Amino acid sequence: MVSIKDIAKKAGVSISTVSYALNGSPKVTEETRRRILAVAEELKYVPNAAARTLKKRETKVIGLYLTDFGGAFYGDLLQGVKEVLNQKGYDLIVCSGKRSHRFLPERTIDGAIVLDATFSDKELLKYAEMGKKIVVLDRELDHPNINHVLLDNKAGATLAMEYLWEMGHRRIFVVTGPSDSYDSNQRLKAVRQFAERHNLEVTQVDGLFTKESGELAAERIFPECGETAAVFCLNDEMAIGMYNFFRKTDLVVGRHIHIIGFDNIELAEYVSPRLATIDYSKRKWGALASEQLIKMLHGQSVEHERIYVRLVPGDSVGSLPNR
Amino acid sequence: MVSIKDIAKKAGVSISTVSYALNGSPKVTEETRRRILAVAEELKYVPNAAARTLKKRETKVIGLYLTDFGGAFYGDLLQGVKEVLNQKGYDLIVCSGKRSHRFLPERTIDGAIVLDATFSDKELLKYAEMGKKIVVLDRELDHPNINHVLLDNKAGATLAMEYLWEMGHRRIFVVTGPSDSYDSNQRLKAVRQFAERHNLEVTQVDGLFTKESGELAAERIFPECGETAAVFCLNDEMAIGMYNFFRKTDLVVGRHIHIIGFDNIELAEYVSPRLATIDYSKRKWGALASEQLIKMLHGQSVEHERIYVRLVPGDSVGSLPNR
DNA sequence: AATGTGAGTCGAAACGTTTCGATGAAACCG
DNA sequence: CGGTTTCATCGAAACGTTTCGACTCACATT
Repeated sequence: MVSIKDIAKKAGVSISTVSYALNGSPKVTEETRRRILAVAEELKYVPNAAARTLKKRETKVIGLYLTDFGGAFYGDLLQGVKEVLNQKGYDLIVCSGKRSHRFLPERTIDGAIVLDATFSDKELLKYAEMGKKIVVLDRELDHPNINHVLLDNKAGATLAMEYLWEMGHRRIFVVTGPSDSYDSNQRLKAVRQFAERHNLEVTQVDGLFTKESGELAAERIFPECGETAAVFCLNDEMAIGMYNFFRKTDLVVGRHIHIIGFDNIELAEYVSPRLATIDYSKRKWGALASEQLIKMLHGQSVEHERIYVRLVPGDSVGSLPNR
Repeated sequence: MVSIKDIAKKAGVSISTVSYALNGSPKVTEETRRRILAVAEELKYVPNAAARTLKKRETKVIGLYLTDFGGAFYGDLLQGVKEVLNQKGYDLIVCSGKRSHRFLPERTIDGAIVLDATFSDKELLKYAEMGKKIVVLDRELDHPNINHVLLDNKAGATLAMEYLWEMGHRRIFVVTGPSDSYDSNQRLKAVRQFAERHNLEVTQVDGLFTKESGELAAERIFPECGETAAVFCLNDEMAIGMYNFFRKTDLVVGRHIHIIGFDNIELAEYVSPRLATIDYSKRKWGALASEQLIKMLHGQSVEHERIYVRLVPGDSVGSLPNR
C-alpha cells in the first residue's frame, strides 16, 4: 500500500509536509500543496484509517445498534439518522448482535445509538463509564454519557384506548411485549391507568412483539372472547399476527374482532382491513438521536427530547352501535 | 485508556510477553499468563482495534452495502450473511451511501458484499485492483478479486410469463426497473424471449423499482388496457404501487387487472389479493455470498453460484376462462 | 565438564499517521 | 544594516499493537 511516506519521497518533501498538505493546513504553500496532491493522485494514495484513528483517537463513524437489522420497521429511522450524521461529517454503520458490541470499547466507532434490547443496561453503563457517548432509544438510563430520546408511549397508549372506548368497546384485551421491554411496560402502564379511570376491566395477554406471539395470543383470546372483543396489541407486528390467526376462523377483523396496534409500520397500511394504530415520525426519532449524539461528542450539553404520537384510525376497529 | 504497556508494568513483564499472553500464544508459561490476564481484568483493559489493524492489516469486519438500508426487502438476507460471518469469526456492518465507500480502500473493512446500484462498476473495479475482495449481488464483473452470486432471473421471469400465459392472458404489459439495473435487464430479456417464442406482443412500460413508479405505470397503462390486462412488474415493490393506483379506480386486481411481481417481499403476502410473485431464498443468497467472500479472503478459490427461484401463485392473477 | 537444546522472556522495529517544537530563510522594521 | 518577526518546511516522537530475532537459564547429552 502506498503511504504518505512514498508521497514524501517522490515529491521531495518531508512526511509532515505531506500530512499538512493533505489535511489542508494553511501552513503549506499553495505551490507545494499542488505538487503533493498531484503526486498523491498519481500514486493512487488512500489514507489508512487505522493509523489515523490510532493517532487522532476518533473515527468519525458512529454505530447504530438494532435488534435484528430491524426488518421493515426501521427504514425511516435509518434515513433520519443517516441524513443528520452525514451532514455533520460522520458516517453510519448499522450493527446487530452481541459480537459487534466490541466496536464501542475498541474505538471502531466514536459513539452509539442503541435500539436493541440485547444490549444490556449494565454493558451500556460500563462503556459510558469508559467515556463512550451513547444515545438510547428504548430505555432510560442515568449517566452523564448517556442520553435518550423516547416515544411518548403513554400518550400513544391512551390515544389507542380512547379510540376503542369511543367506538363503544368495553370488552378489551391488551397484548404486551416482552416483560423487559421498556416500551411495552410504559404502554401497559397507560392502559392500566385508563382502565382505572374508566372503571374498565382489561384482560392482559403476554406476547413478545413478534408476529408469531400475536397469532398465539389470538388463539388464546379466541375461545373466551365470545361474539365480540377489542384487542390493543402493543405493537403492529403482533396485530398482524392476529390477522393471520383470524383469517383461519370465521371471525372477521373490524366486525367481530377489533384490533388496534402501535408503531404504524408499513404493513399496517396494506393489510386489510387497514390496521388502526399509533403513528410517530421514525425519521425524526433518528434525526434527534443523531443530533444529540453529535452534541455529546462535541462536549455540548443536550436535553432529553420526546417524540410525539398520533392516532391513525383504521377499519380494523369497527364501532359498536347500541350501547 | 489503559494499554498493554500498563499491564506490562503492573505485572512486571515485558510488553511482548503481555501481547503473547493475551493472544494465547503457547510460548508463555501458564503461570505468567494467569497473572497477566488477572492484571488485564483488574485494569479493565480493552484492546485498541486501530493499533491492531495497523499492525495486522486486517479488521475481521466485512461490510454489506445496501442501497438504502433496504427497508423490508433485506431482512432475511442480512440474517443469512450475519450467521455465516459470525460463525467464521467475522463481524458485519451494514453501510449505505457514497460516503461510506471509503471503508473499503481505507481498510476499515476486510471485504465487501455489494447490493447497491449506487456503487459503480468503475469504483468497484478500482478497489478490486487495489486487492480488495468483493462479492457483488446485483451485477457481473470480471476481475479476480470480484465474485458474484446471482439470482436466476431468467428462470424467474420465464416462470412468471408462463403463469400469465397458462391463466389465459394474452394482453401483457411488463414494467421494468431502472435501465441500468442488471436484474431488471435480465428479467426483461427473458420476457422478450418468451414473447418471441409464443408470438406474443408485450408492451413495455418503464419503471424504477419503487412503489411510486409502479403507481405511475398503472396510471399510464390504465387508459389503454381496456377491460382486462395482465402486468408483470419486474419487482414486487412496483406491483404494490399498482395496487395503490387501482384501489382508486373501479378496476379490481385479480379480476379486471392481473398482476405478478418478483421478489416475494413480506408485503406481497399481506396485500389483498395475495400478490403472485417469484420467490427465492434471500437467506441463502446472503449465506452464499458470505461464504464466497471468506474463501476469497483466505485465498481459496471459489466458483460462481446461482440462486434458484420458484413461482408463488396468488389471487392477483385470475384466469381468463374462455379463450 | 563442555556442549547442545529448548522453553520462556525480552528489546526493538514496524505499521501509517498527526503534531509539537526546531530550523533556516526571507521579509520587515527603525 | 542589525535585529526581530513571519513563514514554510522539517525531524522526531507518539499513538498501541504484533512479531522477529536475541538472550538467558536450566537441563539433557556426550
